[in-house]
Amino acid sequence: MKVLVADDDRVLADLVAFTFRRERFQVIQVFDGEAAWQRWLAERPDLVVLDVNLLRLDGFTLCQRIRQQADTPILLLTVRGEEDDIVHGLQVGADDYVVKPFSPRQLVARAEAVLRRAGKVVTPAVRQVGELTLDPGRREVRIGQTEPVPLTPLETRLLDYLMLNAGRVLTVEVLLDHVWGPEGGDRDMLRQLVRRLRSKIEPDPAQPTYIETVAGLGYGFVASSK
Amino acid sequence: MKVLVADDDRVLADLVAFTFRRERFQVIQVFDGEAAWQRWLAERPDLVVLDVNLLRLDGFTLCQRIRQQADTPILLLTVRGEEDDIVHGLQVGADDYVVKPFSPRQLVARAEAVLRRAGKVVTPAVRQVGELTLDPGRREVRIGQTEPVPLTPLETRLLDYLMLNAGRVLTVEVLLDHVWGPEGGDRDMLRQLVRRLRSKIEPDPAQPTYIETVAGLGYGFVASSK
DNA sequence: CTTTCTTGTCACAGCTTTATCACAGCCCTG
DNA sequence: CAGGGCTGTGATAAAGCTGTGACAAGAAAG
Repeated sequence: MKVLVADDDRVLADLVAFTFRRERFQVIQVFDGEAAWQRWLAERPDLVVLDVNLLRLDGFTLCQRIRQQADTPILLLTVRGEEDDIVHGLQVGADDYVVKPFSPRQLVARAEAVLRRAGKVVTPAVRQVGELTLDPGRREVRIGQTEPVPLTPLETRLLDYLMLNAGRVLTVEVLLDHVWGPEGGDRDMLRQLVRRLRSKIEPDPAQPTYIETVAGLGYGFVASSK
Repeated sequence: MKVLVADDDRVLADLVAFTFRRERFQVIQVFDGEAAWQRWLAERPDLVVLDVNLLRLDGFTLCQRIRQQADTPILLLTVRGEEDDIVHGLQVGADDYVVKPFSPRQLVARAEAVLRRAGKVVTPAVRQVGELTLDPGRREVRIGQTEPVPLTPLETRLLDYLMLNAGRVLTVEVLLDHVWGPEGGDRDMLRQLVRRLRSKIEPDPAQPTYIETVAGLGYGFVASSK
């Protein structure tokens, strides 16, 4: 999930960037309106967070320009007391606003709300099911209190998706699609991937306790266990 | 300049830590009162920032204990509306308080004011994480008490950014963006830069202890919380 | 005008990750 | 009981990534 952060106050911009990165967003940071416009064109981020007071190209104009091209969610940063800014901002196409000074939590909450309204899936920082904790940003799992086990990119994607849908059985087709993309892999590859993943996280890979096999269907992450 | 941050809300604690780190403080982070007390004894920080609601040992008691041993400046984090907390906190020895939600800038301002009142010299323009001290202005690092090692501009930018985000893994894309800017560098250049930086700061570049590699992802600065 | 420093480019070795193949065991059906 | 379809297993090949060393262009310093 890419977010473009535009603010000419570098301290604040860094803080906003930090906050989003903490939530596993990919952050693109710019410090003036013109740069924001260029990067928006080049990167097409999932979300734009911008200060109304921007150098070289002000927030409202930028807002309008983006709106003319796409419906990328836009979150405005405004100063308390400038209610006119908010109204004007919403008129030119912003989706929501946050008044400075704001708490990072509030910012993220607003951002996620806006993204959800736009129909996007917001991915959490770490995924936890039962005693397994997956950290996709570091590509590692922790089983209970043990040392983290490093995972490969494909293993991470598979486990992430299985844990996201814990308790449900996912068909081979769905898994292939999600891990390798359309036209991606075949059954053999998935079989090997599951095997390698099990060898890393299952105490006894021959008697799996986390990743169950449902013959003729696919695989599922066992929800119970505590 | 060492600051001990104690807050059981990890998100908030991370944020406070980030803010201080940004101002080149060395941050020690703990999540409950007992840990705070232990680390205070061990580290003797220049400043303590603590939430009044701490597990295992509450903020007020902690405040008193510290006061009995030294006059380390203490900054309290309180919730709006709990005026009694503030009064009580100041009675048991806190030097100042900040009401949540607060802006990071405000927090740092209060912290520096308190430090000044205590007669300490505030914030040299260096960034400190673990035993590494980076002085971006002079473009040199110091490892522990050794002689400073000179860095090149690119090395400085990379290390500065890695240390700012200590403990997190930054992807190759993010690093490329931050060091060279958009349209800037490629993987080879980053690889070389990391190599050169390691050869300067790592005791054994083949077994890095500061800059970790996460295969397929990127690099991170190890947050040594020993 | 040299010399030194910084940065970018390239090729290579070693390792990790991924893909491919062959085979054995199991379960169902006929 | 035989055969086909799955699944797990092991071995091996191919592709990709990382660390390393060497070298050259360009800038900065003397």
